[in-house]
Amino acid sequence: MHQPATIKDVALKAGCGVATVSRVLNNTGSASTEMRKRVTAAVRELDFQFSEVGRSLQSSTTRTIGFVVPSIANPVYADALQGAQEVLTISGYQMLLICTNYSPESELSAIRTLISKQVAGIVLTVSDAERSQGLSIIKDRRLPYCLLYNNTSVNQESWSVDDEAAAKRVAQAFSENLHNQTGFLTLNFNKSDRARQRYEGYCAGCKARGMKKPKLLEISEDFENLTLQLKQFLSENPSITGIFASNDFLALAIIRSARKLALNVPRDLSIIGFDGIDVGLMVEPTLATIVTDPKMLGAGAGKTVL
Amino acid sequence: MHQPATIKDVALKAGCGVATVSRVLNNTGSASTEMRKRVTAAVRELDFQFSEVGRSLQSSTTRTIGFVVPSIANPVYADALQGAQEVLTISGYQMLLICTNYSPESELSAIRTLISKQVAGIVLTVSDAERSQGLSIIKDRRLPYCLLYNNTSVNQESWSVDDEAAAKRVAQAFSENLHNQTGFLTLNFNKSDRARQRYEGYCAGCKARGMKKPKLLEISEDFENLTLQLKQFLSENPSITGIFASNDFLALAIIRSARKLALNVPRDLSIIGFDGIDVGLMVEPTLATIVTDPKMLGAGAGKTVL
DNA sequence: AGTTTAATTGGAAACGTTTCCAATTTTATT
DNA sequence: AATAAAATTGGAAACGTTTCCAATTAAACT
Repeated sequence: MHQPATIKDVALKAGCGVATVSRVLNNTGSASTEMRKRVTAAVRELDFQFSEVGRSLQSSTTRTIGFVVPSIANPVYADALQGAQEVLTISGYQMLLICTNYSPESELSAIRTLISKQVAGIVLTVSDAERSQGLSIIKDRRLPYCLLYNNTSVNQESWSVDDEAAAKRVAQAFSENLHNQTGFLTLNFNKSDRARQRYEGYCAGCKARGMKKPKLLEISEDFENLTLQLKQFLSENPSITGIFASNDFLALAIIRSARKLALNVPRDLSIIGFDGIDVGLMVEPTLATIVTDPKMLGAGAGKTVL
Repeated sequence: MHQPATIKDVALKAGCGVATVSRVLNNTGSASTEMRKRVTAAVRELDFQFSEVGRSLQSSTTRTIGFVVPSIANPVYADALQGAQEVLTISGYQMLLICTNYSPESELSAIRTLISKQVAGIVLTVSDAERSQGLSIIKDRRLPYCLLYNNTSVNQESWSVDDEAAAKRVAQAFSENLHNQTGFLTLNFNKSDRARQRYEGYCAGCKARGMKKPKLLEISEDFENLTLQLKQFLSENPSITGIFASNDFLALAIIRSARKLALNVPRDLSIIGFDGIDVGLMVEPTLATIVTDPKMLGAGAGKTVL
């Protein structure tokens, strides 16, 4: 049982041609009961399983969907993947997962890789849906795809959230609680169209409500000196009473930093996040956020591609 | 550019045989500068890329590593995958991910699927490493593999934590803080050897410290009525002053439920978790836990398989 | 029984690669 | 200039499938 058996081995053992084995096992075309018996016996005996590689070459398709996401550690994407996984499994598909770490360059190579592996479709979150080079390759190849968490003006499949509208609601919430000067916390601002759209919507919302233009706090990948950065940010902008974090992961981190600075959240500083990840519900008090149900979005994207 | 170009198209355009194209592109065997030029020109012109399917059939190997985990939504596994992803990417491998949702049956079929897709190796977390049927298939096929978060008595590759020893430390911590009667919270107790090992180590630790045997609180998949279950559990066992949750995800959930019951954590009820996930650091007060660095474990497992 | 029709079967080509091998061309050696 | 050696090249087989097609066998009709 060392070397996996091939269809030829089965044919040999069953005393028939490979075509017959293929037909029996796939239930395509006819076969006598006698033949069926012999084939299934041989299969059992050899513990035979089709090689998907051989099949794919022949059918020029795979039962694999490619996924390209910026990060798996961020629960938004983890949850979305979980949702997608479940619908894929039901349909007998597998997930080929590539993580770009928010790097636009690896996006392109990820997509190339997926295409060379002949995935049947791609679900992806790109840095900038409007001008993604990878995305145009996908369209060129007429490959089924679906964007996730990217919303674009042009008409294309996407499961996401209306970032601008949601951000306006954040402004509204702050306004109703009598905040005037707030901040916008983001990571990889130039590498995420989501962050930018949320920022723009938020600015517009603030303006409409007569609030001051939010101050931008952009931080680096590692959260290490986040507390220090927050301290400096607040001392430079002492009138700030609330911060809108462009995602829940950041929101939780900044809450932690605020507390290190002996600030009471939300009394001294209000924080609103974005995403609605599960763990946000586990902290105390529960994180204020825009709820997006990542699992559902992932599942939706999965279904769309299938 | 609709239909992807094959090596034959390149050969045709470059006016040479397919063998030459293969040799030039793979830098194997010799080729004149003239020929190289023509081939690379043709490649550029056709935007040619090798089909990994064709290659795999020929070489009977893929640049893909299979991963089998119980859940992606649980940050332990998400973080581990993130760590693994990074080392895979560096080596030019991709991740084929299957999620079992803690179901031992899907474990086996997941492994079969991965094998039929000819993965070059498998990283997996199984329900029970000692008697996993899937695992023996892998060994049978002499496929490179590495366990993740499973620790076994028999000598096999695994990146994990000494669950029993760690659980004993939890008992020690409770003991030092003068707890006597505690509880052990778990999910899928019969489907996770980790949970069982932690429970056993914990019981042993409690015994050694002269504490009472911990009461077992096993909950169902959905956390919905967790608060109710906790309430009942505590009323049945009023002497309980601390709970050891078999993972951080559960710990956070139970903290939330405790607070809903107007219990102060940790004053009225102490909670200790297991895993050391990032978000555990983001709650207030920081979750007491056993730190395991999931990213590092994932990365280690990835390296081992490669 | 003889003929038509339907069911069953296997050979062979095709999918896109790599690699062996022999044939050709170039370069080095005497 | 003639030969030996080295470099370059392409044809063809192989990897594991599916599927077309022709051939054989069985069943159904007069």
